Amino acid sequence: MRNAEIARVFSEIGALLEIKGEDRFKVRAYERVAETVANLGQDVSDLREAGELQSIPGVGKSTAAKIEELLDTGKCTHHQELLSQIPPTVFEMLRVPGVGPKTVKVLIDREGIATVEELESAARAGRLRDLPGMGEKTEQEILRGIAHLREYSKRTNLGVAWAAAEGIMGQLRGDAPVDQMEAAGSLRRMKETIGDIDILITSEQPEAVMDRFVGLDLVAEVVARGPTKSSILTDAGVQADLRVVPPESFGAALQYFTGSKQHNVKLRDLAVRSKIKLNEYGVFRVKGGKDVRMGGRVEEEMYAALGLPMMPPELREDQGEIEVAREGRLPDLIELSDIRGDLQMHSNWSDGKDDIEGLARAAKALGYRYIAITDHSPSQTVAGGLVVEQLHRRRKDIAAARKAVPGIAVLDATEVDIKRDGRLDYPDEVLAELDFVVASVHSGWKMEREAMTARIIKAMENPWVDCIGHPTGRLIGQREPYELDMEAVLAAAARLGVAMEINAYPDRLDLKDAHARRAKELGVKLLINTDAHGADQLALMRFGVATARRGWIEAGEVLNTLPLSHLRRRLRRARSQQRRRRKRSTS
DNA sequence: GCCGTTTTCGGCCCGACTGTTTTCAGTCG
Repeated sequence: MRNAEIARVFSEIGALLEIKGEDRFKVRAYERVAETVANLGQDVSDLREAGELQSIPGVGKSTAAKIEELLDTGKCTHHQELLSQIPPTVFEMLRVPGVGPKTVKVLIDREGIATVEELESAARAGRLRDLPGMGEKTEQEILRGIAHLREYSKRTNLGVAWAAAEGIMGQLRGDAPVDQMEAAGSLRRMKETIGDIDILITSEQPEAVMDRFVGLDLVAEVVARGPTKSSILTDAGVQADLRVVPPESFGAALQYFTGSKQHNVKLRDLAVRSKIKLNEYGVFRVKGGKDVRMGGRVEEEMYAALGLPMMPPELREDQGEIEVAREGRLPDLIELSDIRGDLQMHSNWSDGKDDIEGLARAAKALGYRYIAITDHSPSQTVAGGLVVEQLHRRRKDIAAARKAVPGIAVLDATEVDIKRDGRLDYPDEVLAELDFVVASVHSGWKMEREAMTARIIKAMENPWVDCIGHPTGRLIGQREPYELDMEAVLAAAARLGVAMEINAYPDRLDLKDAHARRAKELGVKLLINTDAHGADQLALMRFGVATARRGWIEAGEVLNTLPLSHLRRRLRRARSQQRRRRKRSTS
């Protein structure tokens, strides 16, 4: 059983206990396990075999036993028992805005309502208004909630939300009287999907800013319009909230609204122990029943009051960052400006839209010192994969680009397909001629986990392979990753000196944050590449860097932060080590 | 149910909003 399924069971136990009215701290304990397991970079089953289940934060004796039961039998007795009392269809009801566990309990007990459909017809028939704690307004609220759930329940991919936020903030900055402005929430933490966009501002004329906000071109619908908070729906289908806060509270509000919720809970818990109070207005020392303000104008003050350094937003997930910060051991995260080159992009020789010279010019404008042109290999017929003869002919374009755009190295490279049996789509002697080789899976997604793992490791054992591209093949919100023993793949990468890619394309972000962090722990070197299919997509690098930051990655762990000469040396060394290894094993 | 620079037992984050209520419970972020 995989982490995601285990996490789902725990999250369901939490919800079921909450509906039953169990102790809320017990509920939180289950929710915490669900959250932690879902964001783990390792398979829970591996940890279990090592006897280390209880080393997972929040996992104790009882939850460890339940995890073992799930791994052994695929089921958890406690979970099953709860489900026999409360039907699983209620999880859908809990997603209706305004409907929580207490309401669900009343609905089941008094009216036998257990599905969203039953809830809707009961609300329409006016059967809810006489239930305790409910009235006509609640009925209307529930109907609105159901409509909203059906229309906008999906989270938005980071790239789409980012573009929408840039659009909004760019226009407001241009022609509205805003002083400070910052996007908060999961967008600031650069999570791979975003619920809604949260923008905070300070302004002397909040009314004028609100007017401008709800009147923006990209507004599809005004959801709410108030003096300090307004909400809109953009034409991209993302909800955006704008809040005005007083300048003395801007840092506090930014900290508060950036989250994550779990990070903030842990932080306030820490504060309470030092007789300090944190909220969205500031940080206060509690003295004789009175709150004495310690700060809140800038975010740093919020952390400083607890003796902590400023925390990069990407780390604020309660994944150990607070503990590490207290010991003064926060990682020095990689930054976009550390990146010196981009080692995966496609030219119009295969499925890219720009020519090699155009890509080189655009990359040089970004300040890069090198790029790799990684057009597809022959199996990718739909993507215009190059047969060997085309690959050779491409060299004259590469040579021309090198001449036309001095100051940037253009590497003759490929994104070669990994075939089903783990062999590559070009013969070794062709790969050996190239400056850089990234190998990727583009077909046969549905393989068994063991076969897929063996397939990728076999490709890594080829001495000419420098990097594995988008290692899990996922497309966020569209396609699940293929089955893969990531731990085994990362161990092989460390052993063989093959880099793993963090593909920066916002629909991929692959490796994902948790896997990047695990790669770091195993000593695997990373590359952050855009996989651009046009010069304009080279700017997607920021999403890859953000994902690396969420994986606690420092510049030294990413090969494309190296100067070209060092990068070349590293690639050469890894290749020759591999060839020696191969010789030894065949002789 | 978990956990420990006050604790192996007794704690476990904070405030706003809403609607149904005569003082508060439920939900949300």
